[in-house]
Amino acid sequence: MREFKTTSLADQVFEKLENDIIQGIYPKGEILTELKLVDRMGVSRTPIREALRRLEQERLIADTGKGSVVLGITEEDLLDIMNIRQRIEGLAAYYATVNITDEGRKELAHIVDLQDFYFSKHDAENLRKVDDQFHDAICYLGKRTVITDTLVPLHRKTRRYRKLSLEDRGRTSLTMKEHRAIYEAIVSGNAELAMDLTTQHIANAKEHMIERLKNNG
Amino acid sequence: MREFKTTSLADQVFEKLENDIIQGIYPKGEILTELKLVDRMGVSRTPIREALRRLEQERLIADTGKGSVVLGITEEDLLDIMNIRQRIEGLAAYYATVNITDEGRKELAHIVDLQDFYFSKHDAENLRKVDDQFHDAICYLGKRTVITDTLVPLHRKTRRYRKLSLEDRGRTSLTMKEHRAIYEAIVSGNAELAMDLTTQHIANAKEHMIERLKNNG
DNA sequence: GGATGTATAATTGTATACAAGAAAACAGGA
DNA sequence: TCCTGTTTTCTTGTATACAATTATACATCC
Repeated sequence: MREFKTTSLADQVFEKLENDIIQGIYPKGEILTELKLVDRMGVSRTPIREALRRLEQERLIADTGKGSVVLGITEEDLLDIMNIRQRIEGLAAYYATVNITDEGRKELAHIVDLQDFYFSKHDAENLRKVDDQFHDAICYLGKRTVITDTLVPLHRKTRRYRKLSLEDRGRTSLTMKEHRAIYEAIVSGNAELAMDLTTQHIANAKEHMIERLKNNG
Repeated sequence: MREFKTTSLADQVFEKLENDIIQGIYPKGEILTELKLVDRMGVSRTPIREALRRLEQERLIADTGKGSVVLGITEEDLLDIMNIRQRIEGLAAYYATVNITDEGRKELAHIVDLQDFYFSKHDAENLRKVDDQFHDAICYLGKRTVITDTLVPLHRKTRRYRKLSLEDRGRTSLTMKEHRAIYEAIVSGNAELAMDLTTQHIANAKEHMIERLKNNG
């Protein structure tokens, strides 16, 4: 979406494995060996190794010396992620407001419009993707790499949960109102408001998540 | 310090390059090619590549397609790092207090004692290392991997700045008082206090940093 | 002298070969 | 049957080989 270099095999393997682990396709505790993945993916060990090392750095897997064990995302992780986002993402929105360009304003406008569109279509999968784009865009538009690098991986890790959440129409309709309010604050240049609305939005999402996990546990 | 597996060549190359970049030995903008590093480090391309990929993920270098350009740490990065730490590190201290074990209490006690020792020796380099250990220990003792994984890389990135800061006796003596107060709160089980003291400690460090950068700029 | 096309260098991405260490399988003896 | 020592297999870490791409240098033509 943002990069135009042709993706290498290592990138492709990484993205596939990352998504499969986050989605729970590889259950926690499963052992992945390089050779098994070579067979399954049809590429050599070199790109497999590179992908595994990146997954390790994101702590989605851990090296055991004899294969990599899948760690996945725990409920504790989800809670910590939301606590961190609640404290940082407002900062991202602040910088997004300060540093946004006309092009960025258009991009963000497009994203919130797409959200309405997919909501009307009851398309939870695409809603999740656009939700990703919205929160990631706020990071990128702020142009502060440390903040972006902190938040974007956390967004990816909540992918599975958010997909579930966006199947709840009542909650989603609220989410979208909040997103639009944040969007308005950003494009109108009210950085403090954008920051506060974003913090509140994440706090709400966190509360909703806690409720949900409690009922399912 | 925490892991006991024999470090691979890739680990060694990574640690050396990471430190050299953070310390500014490789200036921003310098182009590192795999072959040059093979010559300089005396190992093959495989571990070099692995190290470069990790540095890329930490955004200390960026791939240009024809060598990797050194990015390093900007003053903007430093400010963002302190803003993030100010918002998160209290959380780490909270969990450290809640989850600490007797062994952890001993470890932390040892660290604060070492601090006094190196302070009395005017040993800024070791003071910096122990400062690292103190803040990293609070993360590890909390046993919340997402929080740890968020903060520890940020500690590493401020290594160079903190070394400078710890050469300032007045500031360092304050730092050490604050550390000891945090330590007391943690071992006495007062999680809320540990959290507040930590947040305040980072806020103070941030203010001190801003002052310092202003005077040098 | 300048532009252009070609050959050459440099650089990375990927695949594979080799070695070392650890675990598992297995054979033999009590 | 159970223990023990040995062999085999599995898995990784590292080095190297090969291919493709891109930049550079160079020669040739005008």
